[in-house]
Amino acid sequence: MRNDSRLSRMLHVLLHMAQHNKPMTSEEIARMLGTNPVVVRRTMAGLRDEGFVRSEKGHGGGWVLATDLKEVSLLDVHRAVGGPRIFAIGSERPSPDCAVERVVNEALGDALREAETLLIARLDAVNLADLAQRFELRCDAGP
Amino acid sequence: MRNDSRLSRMLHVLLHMAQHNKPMTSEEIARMLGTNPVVVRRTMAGLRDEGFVRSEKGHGGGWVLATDLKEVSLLDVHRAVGGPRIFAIGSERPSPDCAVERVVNEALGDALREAETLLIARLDAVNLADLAQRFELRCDAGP
DNA sequence: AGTTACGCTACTTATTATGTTACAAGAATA
DNA sequence: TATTCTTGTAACATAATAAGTAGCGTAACT
Repeated sequence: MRNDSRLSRMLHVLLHMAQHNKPMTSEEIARMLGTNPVVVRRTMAGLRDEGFVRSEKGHGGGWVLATDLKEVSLLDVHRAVGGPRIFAIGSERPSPDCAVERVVNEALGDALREAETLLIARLDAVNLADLAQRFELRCDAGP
Repeated sequence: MRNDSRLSRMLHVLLHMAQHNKPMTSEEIARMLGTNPVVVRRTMAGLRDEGFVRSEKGHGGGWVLATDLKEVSLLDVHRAVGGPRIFAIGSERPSPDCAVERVVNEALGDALREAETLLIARLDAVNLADLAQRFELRCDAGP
């Protein structure tokens, strides 16, 4: 399967929404992401459930931010889109009968757990306002 | 898709091979892993190409270790089985036209890269002899 | 009423490790 | 030499899951 790009996509969308003072329709967002409005609604539903965005039906409806960018970390978004599994490698059998296998899985599990802990900490340390600021700096500095 | 379990499986097999002073057939190994001999041959082919094991055809044939356990790190095995992709999340578009998207992907890429670097370092720091020793200690200590 | 837009269900597609079948070829044994 | 055991490999099937698609319902604005 391809990589899960929900986190990346939603971060992208949320930053654009912050610069866009009107509701954005799923249609617009889908065009931006190169995908389909249904995929957008499906993925954004998680953000809505967490209160990060609101959706309005009808004329002039669409998606709007419901939180300050400072209040939302990358980790929050990761979790809001389902907190999908992070690693593509690992063991399928957590506590096998074979003692050798248990030793292997523990060693591997430890290494993966450490890496996951670091990643989570990094995602937790950055919020959407940080990213917006990086974007501003980038623009001021030119290409 | 399920997690890629090739690394975990091959570590399991290599440790068993070290305790088994005769060649192990793909059939035996497959039974051990709960899979199929063809899957075993396919996966072990990478280890053979790296010189970690040898395979012999015919009567009394099978797979034997070709290296001292101390010489093989978990990272070596990871790479020998194809060095599959580590993360299940991330962006599909490395350098998009949209500057916002680039900022997002860089931030996310940085976090993932850090986690990957840590994982690689951990895998590099442990070799098969270390795992074999942990197994021995476990057995001596009882359950 | 009509149009716009989200909400949701059900189905299809794409990708990739894994599983399976079939057959070729090499090596030991009788 | 014939038989049997075992690897090597190609080709195809399966499973899991994110993503893509179609259709219809429902709410809101004009």
